[in-house]
Amino acid sequence: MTEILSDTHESEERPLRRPEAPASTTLHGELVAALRDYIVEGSLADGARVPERLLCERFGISRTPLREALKVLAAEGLIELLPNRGARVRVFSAEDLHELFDVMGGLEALAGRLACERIGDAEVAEIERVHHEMYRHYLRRDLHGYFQCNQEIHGMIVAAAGNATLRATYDSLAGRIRRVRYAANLDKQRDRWGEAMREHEAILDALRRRAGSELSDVLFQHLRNKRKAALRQAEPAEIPE
Amino acid sequence: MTEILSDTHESEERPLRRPEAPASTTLHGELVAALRDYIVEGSLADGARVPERLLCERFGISRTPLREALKVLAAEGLIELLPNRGARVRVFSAEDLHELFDVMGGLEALAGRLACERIGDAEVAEIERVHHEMYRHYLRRDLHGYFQCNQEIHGMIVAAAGNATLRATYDSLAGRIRRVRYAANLDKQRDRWGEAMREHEAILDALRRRAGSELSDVLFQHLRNKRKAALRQAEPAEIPE
DNA sequence: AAAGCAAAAAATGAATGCAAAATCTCACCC
DNA sequence: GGGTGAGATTTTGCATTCATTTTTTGCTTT
Repeated sequence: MTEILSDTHESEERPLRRPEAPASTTLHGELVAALRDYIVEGSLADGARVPERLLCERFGISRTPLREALKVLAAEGLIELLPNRGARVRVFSAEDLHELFDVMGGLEALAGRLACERIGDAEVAEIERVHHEMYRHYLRRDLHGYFQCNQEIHGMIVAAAGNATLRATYDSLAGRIRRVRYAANLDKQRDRWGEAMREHEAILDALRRRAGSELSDVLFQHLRNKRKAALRQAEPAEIPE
Repeated sequence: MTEILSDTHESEERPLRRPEAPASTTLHGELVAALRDYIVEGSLADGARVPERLLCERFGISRTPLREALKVLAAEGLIELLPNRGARVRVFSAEDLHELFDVMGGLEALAGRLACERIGDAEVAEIERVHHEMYRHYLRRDLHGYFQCNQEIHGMIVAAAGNATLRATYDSLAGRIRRVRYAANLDKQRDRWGEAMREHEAILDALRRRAGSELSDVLFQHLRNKRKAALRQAEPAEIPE
């Protein structure tokens, strides 16, 4: 075994212990989060083997907690576990992404419906504020800023639904496409930009009127169009690093 | 260990590349399924500790794969993992169930919408068949038969959506309420029965017309009413075994 | 006698060890 | 020269072991 640089000189040091957050002090839990980020952010190639030993050294832990984390990530759908053949970064086919976008659309449609039932004027105003900020980015052709506001608005709608189960489900699925989203959305979508902006107007309009069912429809269609734009060019292209 | 026949001197057996069959070699995977059933079917009380050692003996395995399975089940939301305090069967509060029903409603709404896009007449006819069977159960006041048909119809709609990601998400969440559903739905819901039957008529009607958006609304409302009926009496009652 | 504290016992979390399977290497045979 | 197969190496899956942490139990003190 190669020597690992382990600075365990001061044996009485608190190991990652935070007096503020005793619930999240699960080494395993943090490991899952760390690994998830590691994979989502593309540190491993599509379909690549997940090297247990390497990651053990990378994170300074033994195989047991790592394998537990891999099981969880497999349950989340980020990796695949092949019997006796190790873990691989899951490759999302065009069909997978197709499905994923639809489910995200369904969840956002639900979020919009629920949000209309309980959202207050202040929250609507807050979303409007971000919407207008997004519009300014649109006018300036600042795609990055636009996209960030866009994400924020959708996140705010999900948050306004006030449903933690929905939030968790949404986040879990969002994690799967984040890998793709990095590369997919920032280039060729300029022609759809105006259309998306109009759709966002409709979203806000339905939200203002608390028209839940209508907002549900608009959001689902919005995601559909987003999917069309995203998958049109995600298919042939490879993810650049 | 047991003796293995390793006399491959002359019999040139093909190494059986990938006959597509032996995917069940995952002891761990089967363990997850077994444990999930074990918990879902109520073999452990609400909020009870999940006794590691006992289950190890129960399934004849060591703690390592069991703990991996527990991590997965925790990710699925069936149990809770408290740091240094073991696993507990997750207790679903009224609020949790409230949320869960809404998300299920959103997913069914999505399923209905997608189903309308791709379902064929034959499949609609098949759903109609089960619907009429359900109606016969309704006329006979056969609550059990009715409920089974009911479940089947909802399952068929999800299947007709043709979206594996949706199916997996739906099943995962359904697993959480199955524990509750066992006890919650079979008794006091008789007063809602007629209403539910009418809603199912509307569901089928919208499906026949392939009115996706409308079916989406009807399904969500249907789940909402189901929730109201289920939670009205699930709150005070305890789960009988 | 009840409350509090300390030590034992049990359980949890992680590391290591070990057998089986898969992968790789390379000499061998056609 | 190319395919083949036996052995070596790596990797995977699970069991066992070890160090903490929690919980229980019994004893002491007021």
